Amino acid sequence: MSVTIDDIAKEAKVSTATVSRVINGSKAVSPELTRRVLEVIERKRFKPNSFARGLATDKSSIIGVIVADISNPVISTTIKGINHVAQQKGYTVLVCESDGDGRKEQMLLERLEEQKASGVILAGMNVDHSRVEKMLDMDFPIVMVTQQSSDGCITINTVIHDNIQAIIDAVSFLYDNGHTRIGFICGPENDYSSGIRRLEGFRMAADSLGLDIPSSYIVHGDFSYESGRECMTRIFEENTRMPTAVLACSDLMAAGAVSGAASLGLSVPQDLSIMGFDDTDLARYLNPSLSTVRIPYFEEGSKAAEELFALMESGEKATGKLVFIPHKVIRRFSVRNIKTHDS
Amino acid sequence: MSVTIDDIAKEAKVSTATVSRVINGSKAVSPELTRRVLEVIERKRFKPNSFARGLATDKSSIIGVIVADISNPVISTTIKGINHVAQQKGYTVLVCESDGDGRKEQMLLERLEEQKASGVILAGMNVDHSRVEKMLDMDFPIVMVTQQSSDGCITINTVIHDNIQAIIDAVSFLYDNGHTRIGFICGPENDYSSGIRRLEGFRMAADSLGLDIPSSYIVHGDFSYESGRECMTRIFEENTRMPTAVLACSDLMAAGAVSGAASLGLSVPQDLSIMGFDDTDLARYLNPSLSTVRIPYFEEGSKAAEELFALMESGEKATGKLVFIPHKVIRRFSVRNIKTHDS
DNA sequence: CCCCGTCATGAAACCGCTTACACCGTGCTG
DNA sequence: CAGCACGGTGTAAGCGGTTTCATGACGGGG
Repeated sequence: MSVTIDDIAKEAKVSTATVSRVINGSKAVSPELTRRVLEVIERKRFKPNSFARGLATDKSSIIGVIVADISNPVISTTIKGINHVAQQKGYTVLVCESDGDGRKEQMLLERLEEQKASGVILAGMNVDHSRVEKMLDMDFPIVMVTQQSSDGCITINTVIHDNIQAIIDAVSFLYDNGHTRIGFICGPENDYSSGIRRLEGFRMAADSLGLDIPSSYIVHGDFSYESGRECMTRIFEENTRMPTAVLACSDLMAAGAVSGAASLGLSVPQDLSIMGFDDTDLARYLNPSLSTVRIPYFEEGSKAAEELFALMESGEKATGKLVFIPHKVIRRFSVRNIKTHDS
Repeated sequence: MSVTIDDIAKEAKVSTATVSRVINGSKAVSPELTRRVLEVIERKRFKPNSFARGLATDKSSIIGVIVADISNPVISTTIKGINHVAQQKGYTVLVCESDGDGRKEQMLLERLEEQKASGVILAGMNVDHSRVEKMLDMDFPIVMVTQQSSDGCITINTVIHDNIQAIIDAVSFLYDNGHTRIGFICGPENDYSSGIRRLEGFRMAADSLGLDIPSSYIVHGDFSYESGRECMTRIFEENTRMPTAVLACSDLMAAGAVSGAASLGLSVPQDLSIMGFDDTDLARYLNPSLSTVRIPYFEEGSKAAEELFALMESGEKATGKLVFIPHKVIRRFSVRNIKTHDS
């Protein structure tokens, strides 16, 4: 069918071993032969058969990425980051969607094992401890990104932003703009990973700034636009004294909150300030544009890939390393300064 | 290392050929042996090595998808559709990003050839005729989705929506709502595929409805939010008599147009109606929510995958088949009916 | 009763590449 | 000058499946 290493060897009058060595640079070959072989390879457009190579080396140039939902902008940005460095290294990225289904996720891991993936990145996946244990049995190193294992005990290498500090910074930003009554729309209650940390950050910030936050100011959404709307309504209904600002745990929920506020007759930011999280494109598209916390997901993705390659090279499955990517508060128009201005 | 077909054969006291036959159901095996083999496979958790299999059959269970930008919601939705049917068929999807760079795209195609992909889908890629020719030389069948080859002459199988009719329907919708002065924000001038068709649809609709559209009503954007804003400004500056409605070729540009209109002191839909295209989530998130044309990208993706599998099974590289997926006009709040209402 | 076709099975070749090992020539050391 | 280390090269043995082909058992028709 297509041109093989034997064809090249014959044409260049050398052995297949030499051709292989030239391709992989695995051992010294004389300049003369190298030149001859390369010339023939070029001329015949030889591409080594990746199956044969994989069979012989038991390694592929594939790294797998498992995500819950590929059309989530946070995730797709992360994937772009991963892709970026993988492509540079000559690796191909296999993106698999689990739809958040644990069984499917297990299936995908097994399939990646069959494909002899050289490494796997779990992007934005909620994974608990018992799962982590099993994963370390896989043939490849794994790193998590954008979400960390739910229990504190770190075994899998992880690249993530500092959820606690990010929320503290967001609350401080609101506080600096004169807000002391601050509502919080967090993630689902069963999100034991980033959700619990962000809530912790919120509590810490409230404490250290001396804010008095009634429990009815804190509500749980599920990261969707619709839940953002609902949460806004709930805050409105359950409080006679409304917060002056609401911090949501994602831009999408913040968008829902803005819309919910509008339905309640509140306009943003005149009557209510709203702040998002992530700094997805949506934050810029909305009117008013969202103040938010920028999480550099592209960088998280590329850093995760780099960590994975480091593991692959060292041959270790996991070192427990934890890398934080710095975030940044972004000021836009959904938050009003109520300290200096007139009401 | 891991358990091989030989282990199974030995344990079940049969030959490797028999095990292989059981796995693939390629030839009759007695019930007795089948049972024994399956039992051992199950017990030892045997997974055939995909390299060895690929090497022997010269086929992989991978299909490739090449896209320009994975975080474009239109594209990621299409990918989800592809994934859906591929997963059912036991295939894995390799998503590759070309960043719209033709050279990179060529590289990716070659890499997919190396990986012996069984088929490839080009999602939303702008491809001209000379490229198409070369692609048909590849080892695998190719289908295009969401975008068709730029010249009329169809060779590659394609799954797409009817761009001409979709725009005609959108214009008709605006017309039915009393609009006769309609602006059009189209794609880049060098988009010879969907762009040219949409413009054609716009002209056809204008003609058949007897609308008088000055050329300054038609401007070219690049599908970005920012270009939507600019286009809006341009329409405003170049016309003393403004259109009453503007149709944009993507929700994103429509969002930019809304924002641009706001900057010009025009509020939507009171002073100006704006209509989008695609029906991405963004259309619902905006305020006012966008009237738009829903293109079922998930369905396009899954249909494209089905077409690809059909080609793979028939063994043909291309049949020139063209499949249209029906669209639908969605009414929301960015378009006002100026026929029945007061001014 | 014999011949032949059919079916189930196993032995072994093969897919294309990597790599352990053998081999050879060269230059250096003792 | 013998012996040895070493760099460059080729031979061939895998890697783990699939598949061709040979073999043997069995059943039915003449």
